[in-house]
Amino acid sequence: MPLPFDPIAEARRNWEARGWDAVDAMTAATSITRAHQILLKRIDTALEPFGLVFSRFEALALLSFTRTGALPLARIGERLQVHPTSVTNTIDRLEADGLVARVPHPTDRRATLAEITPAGRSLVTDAAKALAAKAYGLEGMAGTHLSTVERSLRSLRSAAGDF
Amino acid sequence: MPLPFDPIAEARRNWEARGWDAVDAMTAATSITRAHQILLKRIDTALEPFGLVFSRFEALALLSFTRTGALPLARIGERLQVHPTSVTNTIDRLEADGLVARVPHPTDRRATLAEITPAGRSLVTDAAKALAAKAYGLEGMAGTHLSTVERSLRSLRSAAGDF
DNA sequence: ACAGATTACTTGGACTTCCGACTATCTGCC
DNA sequence: GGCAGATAGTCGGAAGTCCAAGTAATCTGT
Repeated sequence: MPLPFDPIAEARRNWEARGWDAVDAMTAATSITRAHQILLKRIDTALEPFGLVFSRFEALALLSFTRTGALPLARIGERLQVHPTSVTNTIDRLEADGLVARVPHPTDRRATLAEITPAGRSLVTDAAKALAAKAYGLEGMAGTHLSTVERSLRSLRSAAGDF
Repeated sequence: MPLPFDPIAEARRNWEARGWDAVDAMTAATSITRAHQILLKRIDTALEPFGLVFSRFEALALLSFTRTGALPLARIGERLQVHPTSVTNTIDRLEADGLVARVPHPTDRRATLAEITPAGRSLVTDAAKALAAKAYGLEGMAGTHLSTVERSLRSLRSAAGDF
């Protein structure tokens, strides 16, 4: 049941009435937070029939793109921008489902490779189709807004040291 | 240590090479996810000296805006767009810190009001200042991008039934 | 050659969020 | 009146994320 008003616009009015600063940043930050929440739920719903969640799907997709289908866990964490612990957890689950296998690194005995299995490859292809059919959770957003958002957020990611 | 390339641009190339659909939506969704992650960490870091996290700060701010300084938990959940159990958890913590108090609803015996205390009021004011000084975690984003993002995401929130 | 710094991964713990289920209370309608 | 259905809040459990710390292996500089 929708509210009879936009809660973020309402927050903006309150902030301004109080004379609090950085109102534009506040509304942008709140919008991003809420958008993320909507997105994550929709994406996970679309992936649920495949037994995946977004983070596992992303890892699987990344592996499927590599030439050998394998990557050290640390490299996965870098590319997906998540904590090493989260990678361990993600790969644990994928491995339990037979979608990836842990393989020792050929030359560096510290490292472990995650290698996508044929089952993983097949599943990630189907899941990507299902996700695309749901517009990656962004149904309801005009096409022009998609690229606008990406462009606007790029400066934030860059400033955060992502690349 | 930054990557030598933008991981999202790289993902886009891979998606396109595979002929997967909805590439713009994928990059937008990934950007939002990553932006949220950056944001949340920065905001929580700024709030850490106050013993708050973003969700608790939001609840406190909301209460401080009301005429009586009190709101039923269900109303808080609606406005902040979070699950009832999350509200319970948030208020539990705020109450343990003496920032809000649970008060029985005057006419509806099912409902409980969360009422902000003087300590809560004082803390939220200071915390808002600290957050504004850090641009709500959005330092590095051009001012024009702030409103662009908010505007672009509004259609998503609206389509999701927020308002 | 080798001690110290760095890197790779895992474990254990704290936190937050959601869902399902449950109790208590209110509301609408016959 | 009184019962069915909706609403308010809480509890227990599952999942995901991060941090701190620990083990193992590799790299670096003298």
